[in-house]
Amino acid sequence: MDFPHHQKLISLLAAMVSIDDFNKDIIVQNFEPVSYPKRTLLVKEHSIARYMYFINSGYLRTYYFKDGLEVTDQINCPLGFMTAFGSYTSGNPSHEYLECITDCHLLRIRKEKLESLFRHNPQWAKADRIINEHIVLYNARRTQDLVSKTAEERYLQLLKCHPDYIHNVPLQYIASFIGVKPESLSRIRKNVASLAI
Amino acid sequence: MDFPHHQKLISLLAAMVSIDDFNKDIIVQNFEPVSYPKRTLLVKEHSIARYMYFINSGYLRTYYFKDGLEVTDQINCPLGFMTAFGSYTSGNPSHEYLECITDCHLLRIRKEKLESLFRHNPQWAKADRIINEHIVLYNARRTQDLVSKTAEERYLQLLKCHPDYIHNVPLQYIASFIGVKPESLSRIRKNVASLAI
DNA sequence: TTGATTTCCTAACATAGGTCAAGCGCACGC
DNA sequence: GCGTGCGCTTGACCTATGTTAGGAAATCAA
Repeated sequence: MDFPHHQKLISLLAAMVSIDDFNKDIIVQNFEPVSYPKRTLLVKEHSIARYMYFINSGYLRTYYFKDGLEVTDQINCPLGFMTAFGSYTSGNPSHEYLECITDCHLLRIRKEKLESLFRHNPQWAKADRIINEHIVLYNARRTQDLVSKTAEERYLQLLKCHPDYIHNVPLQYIASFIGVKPESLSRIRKNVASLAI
Repeated sequence: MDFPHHQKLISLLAAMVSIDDFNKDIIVQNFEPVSYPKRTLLVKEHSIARYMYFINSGYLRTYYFKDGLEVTDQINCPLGFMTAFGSYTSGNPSHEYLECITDCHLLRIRKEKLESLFRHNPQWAKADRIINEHIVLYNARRTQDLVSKTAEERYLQLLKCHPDYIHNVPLQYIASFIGVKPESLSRIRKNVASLAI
């Protein structure tokens, strides 16, 4: 039996915990395939993030405004889970936007449904803890990098982990994500290119 | 009935989920009171963090070495949970040290025990999720601050949230934690003092 | 107390990254 | 097709932070 929209999610979860057919049904029944064009805002400032999204294809980001300027806070790509985490987790109105950078094919599930899965099914509870641990470790590493690496080191590391971002994510978002201005990223890229020759 | 060493932890958890007498016993039976003098290393590089600590009194930090220099990565204070999170979560050898900054009175519990509580008791599972969410939100905020605030803003914010750090945590650790060199923190402090006059 | 060590501050200089202003090139709508 | 705007780059200059060196002040051991 084939579930084209859900296959990637099933494979990902199967790699974390053993997923039997019963649970495949749960995934297909609860995760709704949705598609959005580039630039769509899935969460707006002051609204509440009610869905968790799984990325089948496309690129998403969250951003907020600081002194009238956009700050890109998270960037995510296929096989990742994405939402406006601050609002989703707390249930409070979001101070950031969740936006499709490119056209996106996603699966979405309402927070209450997902939490109910986590609460009532031990396999899902295990997956929840694994996903949360990944998030914690990822954020810890990002913090360490911001504290102790130069902007150039952070750019090169992003390139290494996500070479696809270069062709799919505008440089100004990447600049903001690694914590520098677009002009500085330009200079860094120029410098990196000259070193590579 | 009084459990002097465990009272703070019981109160904290009671604020998250309802704790009945059965669970108080679980806390008393599973969390072991321990005390260490200043400078004690609870986790060393290359060893594995097997315990989660709850801080009854005292200050702890984690640090690692980058280019031969200490980088203070986390600082924590009473009523917080602390460990070398990277190693504890992954089970891999730690790349950082967990150190008592001051004399400390702690409660400790082995990872397997704590996870077993989380797995087998719905109230503990709820507490686990709440604690994890706090960690995620805290780290997200720290990342945002590192990206979009100046060192002075980060220092003032730390002062506001943790005025007690000034008297209990050496400035060099605070400097490292907010991502600047000690000399820069000195300048910032001088500047802040002159503004306050 | 005294000497030794660590912590903190200061100052002069160096550099990464920010700011401002301008220009290029490409995509998109008219 | 042709502006027009947006994304990206560049250059000149500025500022915050790093670096290096040294000295004052606090802390600790004997």
